[in-house]
Parts: sequence; structure tokens; C-alpha cells
Amino acid sequence: MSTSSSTGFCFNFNCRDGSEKWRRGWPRRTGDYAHLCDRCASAYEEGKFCETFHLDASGWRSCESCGKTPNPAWPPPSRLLPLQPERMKDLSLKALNATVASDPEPWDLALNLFSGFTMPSNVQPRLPFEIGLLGGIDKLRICQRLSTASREKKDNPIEGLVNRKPGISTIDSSVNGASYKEQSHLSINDFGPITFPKNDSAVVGSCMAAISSKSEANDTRLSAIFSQPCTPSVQVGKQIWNHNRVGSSSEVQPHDGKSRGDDHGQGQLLPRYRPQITDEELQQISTDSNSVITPLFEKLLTASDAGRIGRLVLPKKCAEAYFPPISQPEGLPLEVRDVKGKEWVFQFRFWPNNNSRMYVLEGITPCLQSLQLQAGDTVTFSRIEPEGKLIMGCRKASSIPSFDQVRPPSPPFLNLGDEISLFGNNASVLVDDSIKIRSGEGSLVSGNLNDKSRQRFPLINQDAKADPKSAGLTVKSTFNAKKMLETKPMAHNNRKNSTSGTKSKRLRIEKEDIVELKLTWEEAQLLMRPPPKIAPSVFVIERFEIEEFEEAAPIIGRPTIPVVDHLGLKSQWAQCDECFKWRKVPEDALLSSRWTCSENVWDLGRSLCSATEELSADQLDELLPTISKVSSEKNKATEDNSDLFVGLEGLDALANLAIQGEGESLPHSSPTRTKHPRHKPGCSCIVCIQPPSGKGLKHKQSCECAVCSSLRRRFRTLMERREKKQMEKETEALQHQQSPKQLLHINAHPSNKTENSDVNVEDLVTGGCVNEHIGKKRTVVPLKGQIDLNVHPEREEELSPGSNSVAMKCFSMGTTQEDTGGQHLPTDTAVLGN
DNA sequence: ATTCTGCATGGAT
DNA sequence: TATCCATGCAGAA
Repeated sequence: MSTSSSTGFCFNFNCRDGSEKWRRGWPRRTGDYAHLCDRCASAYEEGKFCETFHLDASGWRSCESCGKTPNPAWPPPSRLLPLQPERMKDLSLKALNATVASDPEPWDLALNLFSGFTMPSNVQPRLPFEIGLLGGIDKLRICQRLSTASREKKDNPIEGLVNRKPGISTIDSSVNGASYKEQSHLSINDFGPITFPKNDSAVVGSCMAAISSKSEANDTRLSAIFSQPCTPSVQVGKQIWNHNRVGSSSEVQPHDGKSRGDDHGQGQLLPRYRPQITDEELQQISTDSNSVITPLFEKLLTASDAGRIGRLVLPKKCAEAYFPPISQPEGLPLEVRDVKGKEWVFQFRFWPNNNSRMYVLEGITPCLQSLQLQAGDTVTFSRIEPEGKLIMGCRKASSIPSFDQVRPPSPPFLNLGDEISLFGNNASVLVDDSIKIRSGEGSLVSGNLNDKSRQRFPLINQDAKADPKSAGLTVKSTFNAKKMLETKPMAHNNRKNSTSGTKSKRLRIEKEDIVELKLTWEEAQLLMRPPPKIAPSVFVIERFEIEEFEEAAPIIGRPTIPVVDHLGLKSQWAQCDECFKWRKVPEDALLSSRWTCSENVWDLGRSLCSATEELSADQLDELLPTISKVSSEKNKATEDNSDLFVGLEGLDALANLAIQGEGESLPHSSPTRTKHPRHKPGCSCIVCIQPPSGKGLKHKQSCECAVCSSLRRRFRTLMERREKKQMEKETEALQHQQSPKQLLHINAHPSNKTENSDVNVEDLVTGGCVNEHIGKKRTVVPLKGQIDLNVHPEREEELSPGSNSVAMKCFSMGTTQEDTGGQHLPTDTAVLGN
């Protein structure tokens, strides 16, 4: 075997050794040869590839350790792959072998050719299809399957291939000590593509595994699951469905008289149920090196699935294909082991539904909670051999491509309902008529021209730095991210994802799996900073000045208070998140959303919280008259809230605070104060995943998830504020004594002429915005335009009217200060020190 | 009042 | 149109 020199990884995906010296493996369709590391090349040459996933052998090879069959799906060692004559005497697949190619790429070809299904390149799917090896009373099914297959072959060339020559195979296998010799028919029920390794010696690649039996009944159902590679990583598993749980042969018969797996001529499982288990997940599932794992199917958890009802709706085809047949609605207990090795017993049952069945797994809540799964996550069902046990794996939503990635490509101009994803920040913007984003040069026109309170705005990662390079928080990069995502074909074509309806939105939101930082459009505006040294062009639409950045998009950073001193020098005041002292920073300083004195690199003398504040009390009062008042009001309310939870501890209290915050985030006077659907069983929002009864999924004290981190931060802020209560009261008293002062209009930047606000800047960024929501219980002016990411899209018009342009302009932010009446107040009025 | 249960409904495909 | 399935919902517990 020759060696070649190139960089990269071993073609054995499960090896992936990096090397510069490669040995030649199997010939590829390109005419080239797969390059293998020494170890794999040796294994290849010796035909030691195995279908068993050996944990201790870094891949699917070294079958010396178990003596099992070569991996049929592995890119075949074309000359050396031994057959398994005992198992596969005749599978009538030679015709197939002549049709499909041998190396990995033809798999892809076959995928596209046969099913039109393209796997994402970033996953290593195990796409099983089922070959039923039927005997006994299943002969009836044979006819049905063949019939079905015949109907389908015109649509599925590969099945046509199979059925063109319906093989009857004699299978001699030994499973769990039982030996069976069966005649078998091949029938592909699911996952149409089927290819088999070509053998240069014109021998069919060993392909079949998975012999199952049903010992009590005459029904012997043999099936093989083949994992289908789309990359050089190819793995195969076998399904041995042991029907021992099936109590009687009466249950063998499907309810509708059709064969199991017969789906009325629509023989394939939907792509969204195809398992896309990664090697890592397989490793997680696998308990020992000799275990054989067959991914069966997976399901994205819906709100209903993950809710407290504890019912997981199973895809009908999957349930009928991979779970034991049931004839009574009561179903059967089903033993399942989760990836942690914990054993569970679910009730596998069905409900009659529209002359059909709806299969569910009942009692999954404890398991889901144990795995910390929620809506948007994915559960996978696999079978592990030789135990034949069902294994339930999981994939957190954060580890799979975002829903956003499955959105179909859209033209450069975003349309209503389009969503922008802030790359890497779990942030999203629902684009509606309140925001138009121009593509192309990445320019942004921000403005709310005729809003109907449909604003939604990014969930800002509080830890995101203002630096656009690190945070990717500019709208420009956002859009680029979207475009990037659009270019990625996504195979996980969940039906919900392709819709823009209520459910899909809700699900998408739930999947976001992040703390719900509600931001109004105004708040978001405050967080936006013009790019340094870029002057926007300003135009006026309906009296509103709109800034447009042709060259660069604004970035998002910490709001500050711009000031101009008596010398005309501009600077900003920024408040430390830790000590709440105000520090002066340069005019063009861009601060992270969370900023502390330690980051005050411009004034090292005040780079510690212990350093005294530059401003005297009077100066501070002058700087922050309105803020103090607002703050005190908030604190007053916050204090009330905190008292409510004084008896609670830790995250329970935090969760309750969050619940309070959510509940109070919208005008409580309005019957539609929350746009969240009723918190009912099935709801998996942050509120509902904290069961009121105290049971269920809880975040541990040590939990560092985004939710908990944010809640802790909020709680800390809350407590700190409480300690400052006395000081705030004094300030408030002072405020009352003072005649109304000129409002201090805060803007994110002196040049930002879009809007002003008398909001407490700190609240916006330090998590105080949530405190503010808590405090809203006591405030008068509703947070018009408040963005509730749980908002019901179709009820958005129910939000209080007038939250559009006026809210956009006024930034009342829950204050009771005088309304600007929609009049534009130039930022330039926010001058301090003059 | 809450949870459980079984089925119905309706949107999506 | 038929089917699937996510979720609603009413009655029971």
C-alpha cells in the first residue's frame, strides 16, 4: 500500500488521526484513494472493520475484539471485506451493489438520489432503514410490504431496486443464544436510501445484521437497521427488536389491519425523525466496547412533550416501527434506559384518534427532568445490543443547529415576520413593520414608523462585550449571521420550523433556552451605539428623525450619560455595576454591557470600586435627578417584592422573582398584560419548568446556566439596592422638594439623535431591567412596547395601542415623568455641566 | 383548586 | 383529501 503525503485526518472518521503520512485505503469515486493512518490502513488491509462501535478502538473497526461482522456501511475494504455467509447467504442485493458505489461519497449521492434528503455535514447521522425479515405469520405482511413497496418503488428508486428482485434470504443467525433460520424478504419501510458496500470482487458487502426474534409467538420479525453515512464516518448498527414484551399474538396485528410499518404507501419516516446521533452521543450511550447501538429515531420535544403532563407524543411510524406492537390503548410498559444509565419504565400506549392512533409515552417527566430536557431539546431512541434495550438519548437544543437555521432563504430584504439572529448571542429580532433592515452594505435604518407594538428585540447577552468583534452584536453582523445561516442547508426540517405560525414561534422561543430579558425597543435603542467616528445621515419620517448608518451599523454597548463640560469637552458618565459609582470615561469609550470600575482604564485612580466617586453628592444629584427618582420608585417596588420572598431561599426565590418579573412586565391593568399563553401543563417556559409544587426540574444552587446566572445577578442587584434604600429615600425626598428640573435626557451617545430617555441607565444593562419589571408592579405607566418573547404572535395587536411611534420616541420607560408627547428632544439637550 | 385522563380539534403537511 | 400530531379541553379523581 502506498503512502501519500498530505495533511488532514484519517479517512476513518472515528479515528481522525492527524498525520502527514497516509496509506492508501479504498478507492474513491473521485479516482483518488481514501487516505488512512497506519493503524486504520492496517485494519483496512486486514479486513478488520467491524460494525460494532468499539469505544476502546476509536471507531468502528478492530472487530478482532468481538468477532462480529464487518461494518457494512463502512467504506468497504473493497478487496478484503469478508462476507458473513452464515448470516447473509443471499440478500439479493447484488443488483444493488452494482448500482451503488462503495465509498462514502456515493452514499451522499444515494441520499440525494433516492430520497432527496441531504444530511447536514456537521452531523454524523445514523440513518437506519429497516429490512424486515419476515417469517411465520408475518407472511401476510410480506405480501403487504411487497405490495407497499411495489407501490412505492416508482417513487423510490432504491426500493424499486430492491423490489425488482425481491429477495428471499435464508438467514441463519444467533441472537442471545437463540438461533434462527429464516426466510426473509427485504422490505424497506423507512429511510429509503439503501446502499451496500461494493466489493471489488463482486461480492456484496456484508450488510445485514440485526436479527430479532419473538420467541413466544410465532411471529418472528427480523429487522436490520442500517446506519447510513454521509461522510466517511460510517457506522452501522443492528436492530434486534425483541418482542418478548408482546404478550400475545393478538397484539401483533396492527390496529388497522395494515402491517406495522405500512404507512399507507408513504413508506418513509419524515426527516425530522431520522436519528442524527453524533459519535459523541453514541459514546455517551454506549456502555461497553461491545455494545452495538442502533439509532432508531429522534424527536424534538414540544412544549406538550416536555410539559408536566409527562406525555411524549411519538411519531406514529416510529412507534409502530420500533416499539412493540400494541393493540389495546392501555399499551405496555416499556423499559428504557437513559444515557445516564438510569432505568425507566414508561407506558407505551395510544389513543384512538381520527380512525388512527396517536402513540404516546407516558410518565416521561421524571426522565426528562433527570436529563434536564425541555421543549426544544431532542430525545433520541436507540437500541443497544446485545441487551436489546431501548436507550433514550438526548440532545440539548443548544447543541443542535438553531431553528433559525432551517428557515428558508429569504431575499436580502427582510420581511415581516423574519427573524434575525444575533450570532452567538441567542438573540433574535422579529422583524416587523417597526424595523426595517437594509441589507447589502449592512446599513441599518432604525426607526419605528408605524409600529403596532409588535416589537421584539434582542435578548442581549449581558456578558456580551460592546466590542462587536467579540460579541457580534451589531445588527450588521446579525444580518450577516442570518445570511450565513441561510446558506446552510438544514436537514432537520421540522415541520414547525417551516411555519411562521403561533406554535412555531412559541417553540422557537422556548428553544431559545435563555433568560428572558425583556427589552423594549427603546431599551434596545439605548443599547445601540453609533459606530465610532461614523456620522449617520439623518432623515425625518413623520416627524421622527431616523439615523441611518450607511457605512457601518451601530453596535450595542452600555448606555452612558454624555456630558459636555464647561470647556466644551465631551465625555460620558458610566456607572459601575458593582459599586454603582459613576465614573467619567472618554466620549468615544465603548463600554461593555456590564461594566465595573476595574474596566476604567481611562482613570486608573478610579479603577477600583473603593476609589471615591468623582462627583460630589450635589453633582450627582444634578446629574441624576430623574434617575434617582425613578430608581427610588423602582426600589420601593422592588423592596415590596423582595419582602414577598424574604422567606424564600436561593433559586426558589430567584425563580419567583423571575416569575414576578414576567408577570409584571406588561401593564397589569390590562387583561392582556402577559402575552404568554396560559401557564398550563405543557408549557415549558421558565416559569413552568419550576413547578409550583416544588417538585420537578429545579436548577441547583450551583447551576451556572444563563437563567440562574442572570437571576443571581438580579437578586444581587436587588439586595444591594435594598441596602441603599435609606439613601434612595433621602434622594427621593430631595427630589420632591426640588422644583421640576430639566429632564436629564440620557442617550447612548451624544450623536445619537434618535431618542432620549430619562431611564435609569443602569437598569437597562445590569439586569436592572428585570428588576424594573419587578418593580413595575408599582409603576403607573405601562411599559408600552415591552417585548415579551413569549408573546402570542397572533395576539400582538392586543398590546396596548400607542406603543408604537410614541413609545419609540418617548422612552417613558415606566416613569411618571412628563411625557414628551412624541416631540423629539434632541440629545444635545442632555448636557451636563453647563 | 389541582392534577390526571382520554379524547377532540385543527393546523400543517 | 387524508393523515399526522401538537395542543386544547372537559370530566374525573
